[in-house]
Amino acid sequence: MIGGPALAGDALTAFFARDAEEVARSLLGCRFMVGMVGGLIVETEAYFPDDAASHSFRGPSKRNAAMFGEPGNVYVYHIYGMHWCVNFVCRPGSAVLIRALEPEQGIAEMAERRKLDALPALCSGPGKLCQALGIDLTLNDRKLDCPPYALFKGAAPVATMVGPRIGITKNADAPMRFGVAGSRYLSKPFPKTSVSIP
DNA sequence: CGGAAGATCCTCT
DNA sequence: GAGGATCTTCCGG
Repeated sequence: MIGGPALAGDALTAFFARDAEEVARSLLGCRFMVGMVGGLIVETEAYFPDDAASHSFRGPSKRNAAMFGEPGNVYVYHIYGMHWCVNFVCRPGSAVLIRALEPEQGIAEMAERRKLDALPALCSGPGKLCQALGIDLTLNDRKLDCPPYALFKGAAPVATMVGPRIGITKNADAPMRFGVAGSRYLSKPFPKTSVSIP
């Protein structure tokens, strides 16, 4: 069913206690589960403490407190009055935004939550995947190796795309968005100028 | 205390 | 491709 070793305990900490860019690349191809629902991570973005686009840029606050938690914790936030987004915490003030999944497990439940049955659209965006997986503020600031969360190592993609992050105005040119080349489950195509790393 | 911004999504044209 | 929905948080006055 669910192949690959689950990341837990010291291994989870070691995986996330690295530079957020490295973590964002490494997460591509990993399986992210919330309860019995989840899929393969195909798109991520890295954020840093000295990064004007990052929620942690102005230091800790009530909203972003989880982003200063331990490596391997989850940071959930609400955006535009109606959507949730989920991040994995790396070093303090650094995190990786999970932007898109390839749906695998619990597709029927995802479709019900999303009120939609088009597979490619179920998890092709940070707000969409949170809706599909049932993530909201009650699941903020928890550990990735504790239920309902689970993360499994997967095969690295054949090729990785790199480009500018989506939807930000500050530090908008930093190439800190990563995706599985050729995936049809991305939130948006990468610009033609994006670098592909074999 | 008010206001504006915001790591988005959906429905049109 | 443009615009509206919708609301919490934070900063400035």
